[in-house]
Amino acid sequence: MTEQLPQKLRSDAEDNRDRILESARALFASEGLTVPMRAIARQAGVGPATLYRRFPTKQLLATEAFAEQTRACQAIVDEGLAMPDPWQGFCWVIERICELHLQNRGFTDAFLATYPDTVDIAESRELTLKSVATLARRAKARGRLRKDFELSDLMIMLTAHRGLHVSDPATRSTASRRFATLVMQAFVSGP
Amino acid sequence: MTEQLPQKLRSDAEDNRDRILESARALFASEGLTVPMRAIARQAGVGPATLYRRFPTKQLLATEAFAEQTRACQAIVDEGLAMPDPWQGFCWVIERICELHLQNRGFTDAFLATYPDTVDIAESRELTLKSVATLARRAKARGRLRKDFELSDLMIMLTAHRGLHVSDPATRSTASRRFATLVMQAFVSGP
DNA sequence: GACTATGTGGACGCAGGCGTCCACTTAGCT
DNA sequence: AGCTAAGTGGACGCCTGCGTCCACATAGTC
Repeated sequence: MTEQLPQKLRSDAEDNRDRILESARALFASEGLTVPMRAIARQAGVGPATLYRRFPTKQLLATEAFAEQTRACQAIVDEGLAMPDPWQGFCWVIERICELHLQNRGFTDAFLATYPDTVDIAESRELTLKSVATLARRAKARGRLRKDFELSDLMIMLTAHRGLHVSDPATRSTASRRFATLVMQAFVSGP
Repeated sequence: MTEQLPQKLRSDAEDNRDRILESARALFASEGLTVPMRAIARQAGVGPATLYRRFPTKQLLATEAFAEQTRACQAIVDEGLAMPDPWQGFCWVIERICELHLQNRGFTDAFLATYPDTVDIAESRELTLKSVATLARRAKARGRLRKDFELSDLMIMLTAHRGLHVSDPATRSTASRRFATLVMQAFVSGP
Protein backbone atom coordinates (compact mmCIF):
# COMPACT_ATOMS: atom_id res chain seq x y z
CA MET A 1 0.00 0.00 0.00
CA THR A 2 2.93 2.36 0.58
CA GLU A 3 4.76 1.07 -2.47
CA GLN A 4 5.30 4.45 -4.16
CA LEU A 5 5.99 7.59 -2.24
CA PRO A 6 3.65 10.45 -2.99
CA GLN A 7 6.43 12.70 -4.22
CA LYS A 8 9.98 12.05 -5.13
CA LEU A 9 12.68 12.80 -2.59
CA ARG A 10 16.00 14.30 -3.45
CA SER A 11 18.53 11.54 -4.07
CA ASP A 12 20.54 12.14 -0.89
CA ALA A 13 17.34 12.25 1.13
CA GLU A 14 16.29 8.97 -0.43
CA ASP A 15 19.62 7.43 0.61
CA ASN A 16 19.22 8.67 4.14
CA ARG A 17 15.70 7.34 4.30
CA ASP A 18 16.92 3.92 3.26
CA ARG A 19 19.69 3.92 5.81
CA ILE A 20 17.29 5.00 8.53
CA LEU A 21 14.94 2.13 7.74
CA GLU A 22 17.82 -0.31 7.65
CA SER A 23 19.06 0.82 11.05
CA ALA A 24 15.56 0.88 12.46
CA ARG A 25 14.99 -2.73 11.39
CA ALA A 26 18.24 -3.86 12.97
CA LEU A 27 17.68 -2.01 16.22
CA PHE A 28 13.97 -2.76 16.57
CA ALA A 29 14.80 -6.42 16.05
CA SER A 30 17.51 -6.58 18.67
CA GLU A 31 16.41 -3.98 21.20
CA GLY A 32 12.66 -3.81 20.78
CA LEU A 33 10.52 -0.76 20.27
CA THR A 34 11.97 1.01 23.27
CA VAL A 35 15.15 1.83 21.40
CA PRO A 36 15.60 5.64 21.41
CA MET A 37 14.90 7.42 18.13
CA ARG A 38 18.33 9.02 18.43
CA ALA A 39 20.02 5.64 18.55
CA ILE A 40 18.48 4.81 15.21
CA ALA A 41 19.57 8.16 13.81
CA ARG A 42 23.09 7.65 15.12
CA GLN A 43 23.40 4.19 13.63
CA ALA A 44 22.11 5.50 10.31
CA GLY A 45 24.68 8.30 10.44
CA VAL A 46 22.15 11.13 10.36
CA GLY A 47 21.03 13.77 12.82
CA PRO A 48 17.81 13.59 14.81
CA ALA A 49 16.18 16.26 12.65
CA THR A 50 16.55 14.14 9.55
CA LEU A 51 14.93 11.17 11.22
CA TYR A 52 12.02 13.20 12.58
CA ARG A 53 11.49 14.94 9.24
CA ARG A 54 11.13 11.61 7.49
CA PHE A 55 9.27 9.80 10.27
CA PRO A 56 7.57 12.18 12.70
CA THR A 57 6.56 9.35 15.02
CA LYS A 58 7.98 6.00 15.99
CA GLN A 59 4.71 4.47 14.89
CA LEU A 60 5.25 5.57 11.28
CA LEU A 61 8.84 4.39 11.28
CA ALA A 62 7.93 1.01 12.71
CA THR A 63 5.04 0.42 10.34
CA GLU A 64 7.38 1.01 7.42
CA ALA A 65 10.25 -0.96 8.95
CA PHE A 66 8.08 -3.98 9.65
CA ALA A 67 6.48 -4.21 6.23
CA GLU A 68 8.64 -7.21 5.46
CA GLN A 69 7.84 -9.04 8.70
CA THR A 70 4.19 -8.27 8.23
CA ARG A 71 4.27 -10.01 4.89
CA ALA A 72 6.36 -12.90 6.24
CA CYS A 73 3.90 -13.43 9.04
CA GLN A 74 0.98 -13.59 6.67
CA ALA A 75 2.94 -15.89 4.37
CA ILE A 76 3.58 -18.34 7.20
CA VAL A 77 -0.10 -18.61 7.99
CA ASP A 78 -1.04 -18.93 4.33
CA GLU A 79 1.46 -21.71 3.95
CA GLY A 80 0.02 -23.44 7.00
CA LEU A 81 -3.44 -23.12 5.45
CA ALA A 82 -2.18 -24.73 2.27
CA MET A 83 -0.95 -27.85 4.03
CA PRO A 84 -3.11 -30.94 3.54
CA ASP A 85 -3.26 -31.78 7.25
CA PRO A 86 -4.66 -28.78 9.15
CA TRP A 87 -3.21 -29.88 12.49
CA GLN A 88 0.22 -30.18 10.94
CA GLY A 89 -0.33 -26.75 9.40
CA PHE A 90 -1.32 -25.36 12.77
CA CYS A 91 1.80 -26.72 14.43
CA TRP A 92 3.94 -25.39 11.63
CA VAL A 93 2.44 -21.93 12.12
CA ILE A 94 3.16 -22.01 15.84
CA GLU A 95 6.75 -23.03 15.31
CA ARG A 96 7.46 -20.53 12.58
CA ILE A 97 5.69 -17.66 14.30
CA CYS A 98 7.67 -18.24 17.47
CA GLU A 99 10.82 -18.27 15.38
CA LEU A 100 9.89 -15.05 13.61
CA HIS A 101 8.97 -13.29 16.81
CA LEU A 102 12.14 -14.47 18.47
CA GLN A 103 14.27 -12.91 15.77
CA ASN A 104 12.42 -9.67 15.98
CA ARG A 105 11.55 -8.37 19.35
CA GLY A 106 10.16 -5.11 18.07
CA PHE A 107 7.83 -6.87 15.70
CA THR A 108 6.32 -8.83 18.55
CA ASP A 109 5.86 -5.61 20.48
CA ALA A 110 4.06 -4.05 17.54
CA PHE A 111 2.06 -7.17 16.79
CA LEU A 112 0.78 -7.42 20.34
CA ALA A 113 0.49 -3.74 21.13
CA THR A 114 -2.94 -2.84 22.32
CA TYR A 115 -2.20 -0.10 24.76
CA PRO A 116 -2.80 3.38 23.36
CA ASP A 117 -0.05 5.68 22.15
CA THR A 118 2.05 2.74 21.11
CA VAL A 119 3.28 1.36 17.91
CA ASP A 120 0.65 -0.90 16.45
CA ILE A 121 0.12 -2.79 13.26
CA ALA A 122 -3.51 -3.60 13.86
CA GLU A 123 -4.50 -3.85 10.23
CA SER A 124 -2.08 -6.57 9.23
CA ARG A 125 -2.60 -8.36 12.53
CA GLU A 126 -6.34 -8.64 11.99
CA LEU A 127 -5.78 -10.10 8.54
CA THR A 128 -3.32 -12.65 9.83
CA LEU A 129 -5.53 -13.60 12.74
CA LYS A 130 -8.47 -14.13 10.42
CA SER A 131 -6.42 -16.69 8.54
CA VAL A 132 -5.32 -18.36 11.75
CA ALA A 133 -8.97 -18.61 12.78
CA THR A 134 -9.77 -20.47 9.59
CA LEU A 135 -6.85 -22.80 10.10
CA ALA A 136 -7.90 -23.41 13.70
CA ARG A 137 -11.44 -24.22 12.64
CA ARG A 138 -10.16 -26.86 10.27
CA ALA A 139 -7.67 -28.22 12.80
CA LYS A 140 -10.45 -28.69 15.32
CA ALA A 141 -12.67 -30.48 12.81
CA ARG A 142 -10.09 -32.63 11.09
CA GLY A 143 -7.16 -32.52 13.46
CA ARG A 144 -6.05 -32.79 17.04
CA LEU A 145 -6.58 -29.17 18.05
CA ARG A 146 -8.45 -28.94 21.33
CA LYS A 147 -12.06 -27.97 20.85
CA ASP A 148 -11.99 -25.11 23.34
CA PHE A 149 -9.12 -23.36 21.55
CA GLU A 150 -9.71 -19.68 20.98
CA LEU A 151 -7.71 -17.04 19.17
CA SER A 152 -7.08 -15.38 22.49
CA ASP A 153 -5.12 -18.49 23.48
CA LEU A 154 -2.71 -17.76 20.69
CA MET A 155 -2.37 -14.16 21.80
CA ILE A 156 -1.74 -15.31 25.34
CA MET A 157 0.99 -17.59 24.11
CA LEU A 158 2.57 -14.91 21.95
CA THR A 159 2.40 -12.44 24.80
CA ALA A 160 4.04 -15.02 27.00
CA HIS A 161 6.58 -15.86 24.32
CA ARG A 162 7.65 -12.26 24.28
CA GLY A 163 8.54 -12.65 27.91
CA LEU A 164 11.38 -14.91 26.83
CA HIS A 165 13.15 -11.93 25.32
CA VAL A 166 14.42 -10.92 28.72
CA SER A 167 16.51 -14.05 29.12
CA ASP A 168 20.03 -13.99 27.81
CA PRO A 169 20.43 -14.44 24.06
CA ALA A 170 22.40 -17.67 24.33
CA THR A 171 19.59 -19.64 25.94
CA ARG A 172 16.78 -17.67 24.35
CA SER A 173 16.70 -19.61 21.12
CA THR A 174 16.64 -22.96 22.90
CA ALA A 175 13.95 -21.71 25.24
CA SER A 176 11.83 -20.48 22.35
CA ARG A 177 11.94 -23.83 20.55
CA ARG A 178 11.13 -25.71 23.71
CA PHE A 179 8.32 -23.27 24.38
CA ALA A 180 6.88 -23.92 20.93
CA THR A 181 7.02 -27.66 21.52
CA LEU A 182 5.21 -27.36 24.83
CA VAL A 183 2.62 -25.00 23.39
CA MET A 184 1.75 -27.47 20.68
CA GLN A 185 1.32 -30.15 23.32
CA ALA A 186 -0.89 -27.75 25.28
CA PHE A 187 -3.15 -27.28 22.27
CA VAL A 188 -3.68 -30.98 21.68
CA SER A 189 -7.26 -31.99 22.38
CA GLY A 190 -7.88 -33.97 25.56
CA PRO A 191 -7.94 -37.81 25.57
CA MET B 1 17.31 -14.57 59.02
CA THR B 2 16.82 -10.78 59.18
CA GLU B 3 14.32 -11.09 61.95
CA GLN B 4 15.99 -8.74 64.42
CA LEU B 5 17.79 -5.60 63.37
CA PRO B 6 21.35 -5.33 64.63
CA GLN B 7 20.72 -2.09 66.50
CA LYS B 8 17.59 -0.35 67.53
CA LEU B 9 16.41 2.56 65.42
CA ARG B 10 14.91 5.69 66.78
CA SER B 11 11.13 5.30 66.97
CA ASP B 12 10.40 7.76 64.16
CA ALA B 13 13.02 6.08 61.99
CA GLU B 14 11.39 2.73 62.66
CA ASP B 15 8.02 4.12 61.57
CA ASN B 16 9.53 5.50 58.39
CA ARG B 17 11.22 2.20 57.69
CA ASP B 18 7.91 0.39 58.01
CA ARG B 19 6.12 2.81 55.74
CA ILE B 20 8.89 2.53 53.16
CA LEU B 21 8.60 -1.24 53.11
CA GLU B 22 4.84 -1.04 52.85
CA SER B 23 5.02 1.33 49.90
CA ALA B 24 7.75 -0.71 48.28
CA ARG B 25 5.65 -3.85 48.47
CA ALA B 26 2.66 -2.13 46.92
CA LEU B 27 4.61 -0.50 44.13
CA PHE B 28 6.86 -3.44 43.33
CA ALA B 29 3.75 -5.58 43.09
CA SER B 30 1.89 -3.29 40.72
CA GLU B 31 4.70 -1.66 38.75
CA GLY B 32 7.52 -4.17 38.93
CA LEU B 33 11.11 -3.58 39.92
CA THR B 34 11.51 -0.70 37.49
CA VAL B 35 9.56 1.60 39.76
CA PRO B 36 11.79 4.59 40.64
CA MET B 37 13.18 4.69 44.17
CA ARG B 38 11.79 8.19 44.50
CA ALA B 39 8.28 6.97 43.74
CA ILE B 40 8.54 4.63 46.69
CA ALA B 41 9.86 7.43 48.88
CA ARG B 42 7.07 9.75 47.78
CA GLN B 43 4.36 7.18 48.50
CA ALA B 44 5.88 6.54 51.91
CA GLY B 45 5.91 10.29 52.59
CA VAL B 46 9.65 10.51 53.11
CA GLY B 47 12.49 12.15 51.23
CA PRO B 48 14.92 10.28 49.01
CA ALA B 49 17.69 10.58 51.55
CA THR B 50 15.68 8.68 54.13
CA LEU B 51 15.03 5.87 51.73
CA TYR B 52 18.66 5.62 50.65
CA ARG B 53 19.89 5.75 54.22
CA ARG B 54 17.71 2.79 55.17
CA PHE B 55 18.15 0.85 51.92
CA PRO B 56 21.22 1.91 49.96
CA THR B 57 20.28 -0.26 46.97
CA LYS B 58 17.08 -1.45 45.39
CA GLN B 59 18.37 -4.99 45.87
CA LEU B 60 18.36 -4.63 49.65
CA LEU B 61 14.94 -3.02 49.68
CA ALA B 62 13.48 -5.71 47.46
CA THR B 63 14.98 -8.59 49.41
CA GLU B 64 13.36 -7.23 52.56
CA ALA B 65 10.08 -6.36 50.86
CA PHE B 66 9.72 -9.80 49.31
CA ALA B 67 10.42 -11.80 52.44
CA GLU B 68 6.75 -12.63 52.70
CA GLN B 69 6.41 -13.74 49.08
CA THR B 70 9.56 -15.75 49.40
CA ARG B 71 8.03 -17.67 52.26
CA ALA B 72 4.68 -17.98 50.48
CA CYS B 73 6.38 -19.40 47.44
CA GLN B 74 8.19 -22.02 49.48
CA ALA B 75 4.99 -22.83 51.34
CA ILE B 76 3.15 -23.48 48.10
CA VAL B 77 5.72 -25.98 46.96
CA ASP B 78 5.85 -27.66 50.37
CA GLU B 79 2.10 -28.02 50.32
CA GLY B 80 2.31 -29.52 46.84
CA LEU B 81 4.90 -31.97 48.14
CA ALA B 82 2.60 -32.97 50.95
CA MET B 83 -0.24 -33.93 48.64
CA PRO B 84 -0.78 -37.67 48.25
CA ASP B 85 -0.90 -37.56 44.45
CA PRO B 86 2.33 -35.96 43.17
CA TRP B 87 0.83 -35.01 39.80
CA GLN B 88 -2.02 -33.26 41.53
CA GLY B 89 0.54 -31.57 43.75
CA PHE B 90 2.52 -30.49 40.72
CA CYS B 91 -0.54 -28.99 39.05
CA TRP B 92 -1.46 -27.23 42.24
CA VAL B 93 2.01 -25.71 42.43
CA ILE B 94 1.78 -24.46 38.86
CA GLU B 95 -1.58 -22.86 39.44
CA ARG B 96 -0.67 -21.25 42.71
CA ILE B 97 2.70 -20.04 41.54
CA CYS B 98 1.16 -18.41 38.49
CA GLU B 99 -1.35 -16.76 40.78
CA LEU B 100 1.33 -15.52 43.14
CA HIS B 101 3.47 -14.19 40.34
CA LEU B 102 0.51 -12.51 38.73
CA GLN B 103 -0.25 -10.59 41.88
CA ASN B 104 3.31 -9.51 42.26
CA ARG B 105 5.14 -8.44 39.21
CA GLY B 106 8.24 -7.36 41.06
CA PHE B 107 8.54 -10.68 42.79
CA THR B 108 8.58 -12.45 39.45
CA ASP B 109 11.27 -10.08 38.25
CA ALA B 110 13.37 -10.84 41.28
CA PHE B 111 12.67 -14.55 41.15
CA LEU B 112 13.76 -14.82 37.56
CA ALA B 113 16.52 -12.25 37.58
CA THR B 114 19.76 -13.71 36.35
CA TYR B 115 21.29 -10.72 34.65
CA PRO B 116 23.94 -8.96 36.73
CA ASP B 117 23.35 -5.75 38.64
CA THR B 118 19.74 -6.63 39.16
CA VAL B 119 17.62 -7.48 42.09
CA ASP B 120 17.88 -11.16 42.77
CA ILE B 121 16.69 -13.55 45.40
CA ALA B 122 18.87 -16.44 44.33
CA GLU B 123 19.07 -18.09 47.71
CA SER B 124 15.39 -18.59 48.26
CA ARG B 125 14.88 -19.45 44.63
CA GLU B 126 17.37 -22.30 44.75
CA LEU B 127 15.69 -23.73 47.82
CA THR B 128 12.27 -23.59 46.21
CA LEU B 129 13.51 -25.08 42.98
CA LYS B 130 15.09 -27.95 44.85
CA SER B 131 11.70 -28.81 46.31
CA VAL B 132 10.06 -28.52 42.91
CA ALA B 133 12.66 -30.92 41.54
CA THR B 134 11.70 -33.47 44.16
CA LEU B 135 8.03 -33.03 43.38
CA ALA B 136 8.71 -33.38 39.68
CA ARG B 137 10.67 -36.58 40.19
CA ARG B 138 7.73 -38.10 42.04
CA ALA B 139 5.22 -36.81 39.49
CA LYS B 140 7.19 -38.45 36.71
CA ALA B 141 7.38 -41.76 38.55
CA ARG B 142 3.88 -41.91 39.97
CA GLY B 143 2.02 -39.32 37.93
CA ARG B 144 1.35 -38.00 34.50
CA LEU B 145 4.25 -35.57 34.26
CA ARG B 146 6.08 -35.95 30.95
CA LYS B 147 9.33 -37.81 31.31
CA ASP B 148 11.43 -35.19 29.56
CA PHE B 149 10.35 -32.43 31.94
CA GLU B 150 13.22 -30.37 33.25
CA LEU B 151 13.36 -27.57 35.78
CA SER B 152 14.34 -25.23 32.97
CA ASP B 153 10.89 -25.88 31.48
CA LEU B 154 9.37 -24.36 34.57
CA MET B 155 11.65 -21.36 34.33
CA ILE B 156 10.73 -20.95 30.68
CA MET B 157 7.08 -20.99 31.61
CA LEU B 158 7.54 -18.51 34.44
CA THR B 159 9.58 -16.24 32.22
CA ALA B 160 6.84 -16.47 29.64
CA HIS B 161 4.16 -15.95 32.26
CA ARG B 162 5.79 -12.71 33.21
CA GLY B 163 5.21 -11.58 29.65
CA LEU B 164 1.51 -11.48 30.46
CA HIS B 165 2.08 -8.52 32.72
CA VAL B 166 2.13 -6.19 29.75
CA SER B 167 -1.48 -6.90 28.86
CA ASP B 168 -4.12 -4.77 30.48
CA PRO B 169 -5.07 -5.67 34.06
CA ALA B 170 -8.68 -6.55 33.25
CA THR B 171 -7.77 -9.47 30.98
CA ARG B 172 -4.53 -10.32 32.73
CA SER B 173 -6.06 -12.44 35.42
CA THR B 174 -8.11 -14.46 32.95
CA ALA B 175 -5.09 -14.87 30.73
CA SER B 176 -2.98 -16.08 33.63
CA ARG B 177 -5.46 -18.76 34.63
CA ARG B 178 -5.87 -19.92 31.07
CA PHE B 179 -2.11 -19.96 30.73
CA ALA B 180 -1.78 -22.16 33.80
CA THR B 181 -4.37 -24.57 32.42
CA LEU B 182 -2.55 -24.84 29.12
CA VAL B 183 0.81 -25.23 30.82
CA MET B 184 -0.45 -28.19 32.83
CA GLN B 185 -1.72 -29.75 29.65
CA ALA B 186 1.69 -29.12 28.06
CA PHE B 187 3.40 -30.98 30.87
CA VAL B 188 1.24 -34.08 30.61
CA SER B 189 3.23 -37.04 29.38
CA GLY B 190 2.58 -38.16 25.79
CA PRO B 191 0.00 -40.86 24.98
C1' DG C 1 13.64 22.36 79.93
C1' DA C 2 18.15 21.69 77.74
C1' DC C 3 21.38 18.92 75.19
C1' DT C 4 23.08 15.93 71.52
C1' DA C 5 23.33 12.14 68.48
C1' DT C 6 20.39 10.41 65.16
C1' DG C 7 17.43 11.20 61.45
C1' DT C 8 15.45 14.04 57.82
C1' DG C 9 13.74 16.73 53.51
C1' DG C 10 15.01 19.59 49.89
C1' DA C 11 18.48 21.11 46.85
C1' DC C 12 22.12 19.91 43.85
C1' DG C 13 24.65 18.23 39.73
C1' DC C 14 24.86 14.51 36.51
C1' DA C 15 23.12 11.72 32.71
C1' DG C 16 20.16 10.67 28.93
C1' DG C 17 15.83 10.88 26.41
C1' DC C 18 12.56 13.91 24.14
C1' DG C 19 11.01 17.11 19.84
C1' DT C 20 12.15 21.56 17.55
C1' DC C 21 14.60 25.41 15.58
C1' DC C 22 17.98 27.49 12.53
C1' DA C 23 22.05 28.59 9.96
C1' DC C 24 24.58 25.96 6.73
C1' DT C 25 25.04 22.55 2.70
C1' DT C 26 23.93 20.62 -1.58
C1' DA C 27 21.14 18.25 -5.44
C1' DG C 28 18.97 19.41 -9.43
C1' DC C 29 17.65 22.68 -12.73
C1' DT C 30 18.91 26.37 -16.21
C1' DA D 1 28.74 28.07 -13.19
C1' DG D 2 25.00 30.01 -10.61
C1' DC D 3 20.67 29.81 -8.29
C1' DT D 4 17.30 28.14 -5.06
C1' DA D 5 14.43 25.16 -2.63
C1' DA D 6 14.93 20.98 -0.24
C1' DG D 7 17.57 18.78 3.13
C1' DT D 8 20.61 18.57 7.06
C1' DG D 9 23.35 18.27 11.71
C1' DG D 10 24.10 20.26 15.95
C1' DA D 11 22.45 23.08 19.55
C1' DC D 12 18.79 24.12 22.53
C1' DG D 13 15.39 23.74 26.37
C1' DC D 14 12.53 20.60 28.72
C1' DC D 15 11.72 16.60 31.46
C1' DT D 16 12.66 12.58 34.54
C1' DG D 17 15.53 9.54 37.12
C1' DC D 18 19.75 8.98 39.61
C1' DG D 19 22.68 9.21 44.32
C1' DT D 20 24.71 12.58 47.57
C1' DC D 21 25.32 16.52 50.63
C1' DC D 22 24.04 19.54 54.32
C1' DA D 23 21.48 22.68 57.28
C1' DC D 24 17.52 21.88 60.13
C1' DA D 25 14.34 18.95 63.18
C1' DT D 26 13.52 15.89 66.87
C1' DA D 27 13.59 11.47 69.99
C1' DG D 28 15.72 10.03 73.90
C1' DT D 29 18.30 11.20 77.94
C1' DC D 30 19.65 14.02 81.86
